[in-house]
Amino acid sequence: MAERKPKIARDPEATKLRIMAAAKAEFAAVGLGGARVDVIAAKAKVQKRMMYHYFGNKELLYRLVLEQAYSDFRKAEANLEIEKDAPVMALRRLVEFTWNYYLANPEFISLVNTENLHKAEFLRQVPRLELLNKSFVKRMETLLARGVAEGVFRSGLDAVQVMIALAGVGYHYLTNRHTGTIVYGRPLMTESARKARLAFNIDLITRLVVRAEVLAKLQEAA
Amino acid sequence: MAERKPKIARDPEATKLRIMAAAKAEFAAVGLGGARVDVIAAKAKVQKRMMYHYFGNKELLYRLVLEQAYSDFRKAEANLEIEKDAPVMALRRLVEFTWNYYLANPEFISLVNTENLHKAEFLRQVPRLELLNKSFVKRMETLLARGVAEGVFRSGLDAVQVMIALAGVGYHYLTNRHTGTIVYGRPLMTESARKARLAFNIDLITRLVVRAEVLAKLQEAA
DNA sequence: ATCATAAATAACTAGATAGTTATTTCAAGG
DNA sequence: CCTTGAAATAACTATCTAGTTATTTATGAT
Repeated sequence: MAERKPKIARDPEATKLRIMAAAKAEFAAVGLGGARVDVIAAKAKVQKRMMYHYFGNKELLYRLVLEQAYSDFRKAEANLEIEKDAPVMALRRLVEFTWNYYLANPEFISLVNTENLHKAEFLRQVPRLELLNKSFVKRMETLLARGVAEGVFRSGLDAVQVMIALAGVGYHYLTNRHTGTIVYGRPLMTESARKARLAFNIDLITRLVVRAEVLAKLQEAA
Repeated sequence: MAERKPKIARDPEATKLRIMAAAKAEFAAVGLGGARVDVIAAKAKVQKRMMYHYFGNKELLYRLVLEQAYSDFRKAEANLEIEKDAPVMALRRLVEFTWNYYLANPEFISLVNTENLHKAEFLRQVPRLELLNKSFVKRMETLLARGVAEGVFRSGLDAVQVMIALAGVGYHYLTNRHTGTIVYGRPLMTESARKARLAFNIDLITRLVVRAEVLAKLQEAA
């Protein structure tokens, strides 16, 4: 693997990366339908022809950007070692992680929205995706079971429903932040508003999962 | 107001309505950037020129469609008479209403998503919107206060946070139904899946708002 | 009836846009 | 070196698309 640093003239890897980064920004900013190939090329400081050379066409580029975004998210999530935490703390950290990831990566949310507008026709073409995600359902199942065994979580909860709720309370707030600010007539994205929402979401998910008796004790402690 | 039924040749009101309906469908299906004026005209069975005649341009038409969608939603919500219900039941009916409305009006969700992609620049131009929405915050505040007074809701809850959570748990599930089906590897939109999710969401919001002690009694009763 | 006005039709245009063709430049292996 | 294949550039095109111009047709008030 050629490992020389001072490459400037020709650098296919760097070119591909620049195109991917520009495309991610553009697709996230204006959607697949709104994205312009010329704008992507200009942002990437690359001849438009190179996009076609490396990626084929606009839709294939989009698909790759989407795939990358999902993979990045799951990779980051995998780094969270919640197995050592007490169940309540593990749950809390999952809510925090999800919230912070969305906050730090608004393009991810936007790409997911775009993909749903297109009825997931591109994500459907991505191979090996289910496998990647199945393990996260398993992880939540394990966490829930652990909490039940320790007597802190209620039993009978559906891991997928909990995961969707956990993601949803953050996702919805952030994806609709612009209309939300207008509709509710107050700022939703100031630091204090964000802090308040994260605390609210942690409370919400905790109440969903933790047994009522344990909840009372948690409140005393806090 | 000319009130004759057998109008066929010229009917400006009907023409406008057809254009609005077609535009709503098109904007919801492919977003503002993806929508084509020619497609809207064809769907509405109207000369494209009429769209410009009645609405000015594509963006003004979009703005009107968006405004209409919000107004329809709030009108439907206003018809819900929750004031007579016991607080827990009122809350439950709000969750059910929101869920059912989103389910029956997927275009509404899609339009809200589109609008957020555009950072709410069009909704911001809609006059009288805040007023319309402020009353719903008030309504939730009243409900929460009533629940607290009756000893069933916990105190100190922020009405806006509760409203956003209530909307969010339904919204996120439905707007991401296509990617969700793939990511979680199971159908999310079958009748049984929808029923299960609604029940889950009712439970979630109830647990958020109702006092732990009261919760235990509710479960005994059920 | 008829006339002013609004509704509707048809054909057009300027600019944008995804994708192509044709050509040049570089870098590395023999 | 020099040849070969990939990287990069430049210019082009067919098609699409929002918005227009020009014209005809129906309607309702006088």
